Amino acid sequence: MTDTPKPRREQILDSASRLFSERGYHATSMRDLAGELGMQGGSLYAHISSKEELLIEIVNQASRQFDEALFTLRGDPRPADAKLREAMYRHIRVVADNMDSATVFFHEWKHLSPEAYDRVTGWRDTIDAFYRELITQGVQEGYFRPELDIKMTAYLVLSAVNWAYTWYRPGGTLAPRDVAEQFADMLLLGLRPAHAAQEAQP
Amino acid sequence: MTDTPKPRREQILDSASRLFSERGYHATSMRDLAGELGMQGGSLYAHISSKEELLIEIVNQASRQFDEALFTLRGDPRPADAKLREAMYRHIRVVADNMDSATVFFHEWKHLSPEAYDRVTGWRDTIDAFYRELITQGVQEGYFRPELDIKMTAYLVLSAVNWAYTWYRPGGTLAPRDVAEQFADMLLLGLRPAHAAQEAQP
DNA sequence: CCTACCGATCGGTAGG
DNA sequence: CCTACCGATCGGTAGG
Repeated sequence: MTDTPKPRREQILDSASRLFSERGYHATSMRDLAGELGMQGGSLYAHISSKEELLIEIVNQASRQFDEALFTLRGDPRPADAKLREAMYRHIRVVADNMDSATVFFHEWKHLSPEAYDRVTGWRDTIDAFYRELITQGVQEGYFRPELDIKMTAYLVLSAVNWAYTWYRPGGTLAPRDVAEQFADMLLLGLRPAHAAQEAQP
Repeated sequence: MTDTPKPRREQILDSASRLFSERGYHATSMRDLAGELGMQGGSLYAHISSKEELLIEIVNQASRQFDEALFTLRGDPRPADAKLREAMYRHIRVVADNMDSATVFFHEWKHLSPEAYDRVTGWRDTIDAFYRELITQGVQEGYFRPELDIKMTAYLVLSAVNWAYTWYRPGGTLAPRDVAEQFADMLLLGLRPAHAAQEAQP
């Protein structure tokens, strides 16, 4: 009695995520996608309405995951350094658990139609704002150095957690937690030994 | 007497860099590209032999710029922390001065044919190796903390300098030097104030 | 550098 | 979910 073949639609989205991430959105044809699922190109349209619908849904799915991971941290009472550590862990975990859709998210959002494009842009601003607020709070409370430029600090943190989509391999020895702990340690403590001499000049 | 219309070819490459970076390689048609230069689609083939040739040349150009910027630093006698600072500056400057081709380089190299694809992969490994050696040297000489994981540290540095292609705006107030100095300060010294208490537990 | 064109392939639809 | 097909557009070429 269920008219909507929901699992099939999810299979399509999974395959689309993989193909879009490997070959790119425009280089993936609907016939390629159908072939992966053992069907003919036209048959896809019994389950979806357009190619772009797939891209929109993949990108939205990824956005939602980041949202859920980070925004539940907003009211967290921990001190800012512990909170930053936790945020980085959650952020990297979303990337690691969704390598395909995360890759599509970072690479193919430019190909969205204007409305969806604007939504993604707005969402990015929200993530930026989250990290900037966290860092601002940390500076105010003395957990971070007062000389820090908030925007640049947020960019540095975002670089670390986002760029993971290019090198992280889910099957490997490093769990998302390991990556986050190491990155957080390096960012919080710095690469230089404690009490090291001033940087020598050339 | 010059049979090779060199300037025109460079115009084509510049336009291709811009269009490929904005729309992606596959979403840019040769007619789009020709239109930007006030010519007809077929006329492009008087100057180039294929669309992929354009992509290969753009990616190679970017690779060469990174190469030249970094590998002249190999024998530099400065201590590792100063060297890392200089490498980050040069790396970011290449990104900042070539936003279009850098974007194409990071996004579209997957669409290269196997030989060119392998060349880019090999080149990436070389850049990785450069940073790993620099960090290894720095640890050995005591400029960096001995607990550091070399690979992870290199990933963190590469994240910072590479991710700049997503947010840096060449016309703005931040010069590549400013970005590099700030990132290097944060990475070397850490976000936490000197002599700060241990991180509070949740 | 243009006109005119090639075969191939694209996203999507009709009708079953 | 398939067969058969639509108009549009693709990269590239011939001939000038």
